[in-house]
Amino acid sequence: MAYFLFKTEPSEFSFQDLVKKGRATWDGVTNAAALIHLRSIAKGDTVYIYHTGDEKAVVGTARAIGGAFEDPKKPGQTPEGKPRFAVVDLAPVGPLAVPVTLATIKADPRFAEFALVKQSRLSVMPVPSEIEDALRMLAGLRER
DNA sequence: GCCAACGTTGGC
DNA sequence: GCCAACGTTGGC
Repeated sequence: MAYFLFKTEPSEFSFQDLVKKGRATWDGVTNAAALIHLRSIAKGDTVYIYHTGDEKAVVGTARAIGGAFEDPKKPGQTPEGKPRFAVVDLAPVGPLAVPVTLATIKADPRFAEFALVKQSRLSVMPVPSEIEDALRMLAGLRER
């Protein structure tokens, strides 16, 4: 079971919106590096949701209902004829007991190699298990 | 194929 | 509002 982090601008689509809807297709990812990560998501994987903008914090978790699949609304193709855009269906799991702010993450050496701080503008990234341990601890989550 | 110009993200 | 850190585009 793998872990990921998705960034979202809450004024466009927030974690609370996901909770309200019960499930959502996560689309709109166009960045090549982010798409590579998105395509690696499998059914049952956990996704941490991070709010950009004023909040700048990890606020909740979700689960991948299935694996990544081709975006039915944007059937673009690469020059090699492969699907260009991918999406994934998410269901909310729950809010973090304690939102983990970017400031906290930046101040904690356990996150020094985390893509959230190392790679600017990346909107979908894997969360290595050691980093996930630290994140889950700070978030006050008991189980995986 | 190089790279300058431009666009976007997202923190500050 | 600014701008750093990218990614993308297009002229050559």
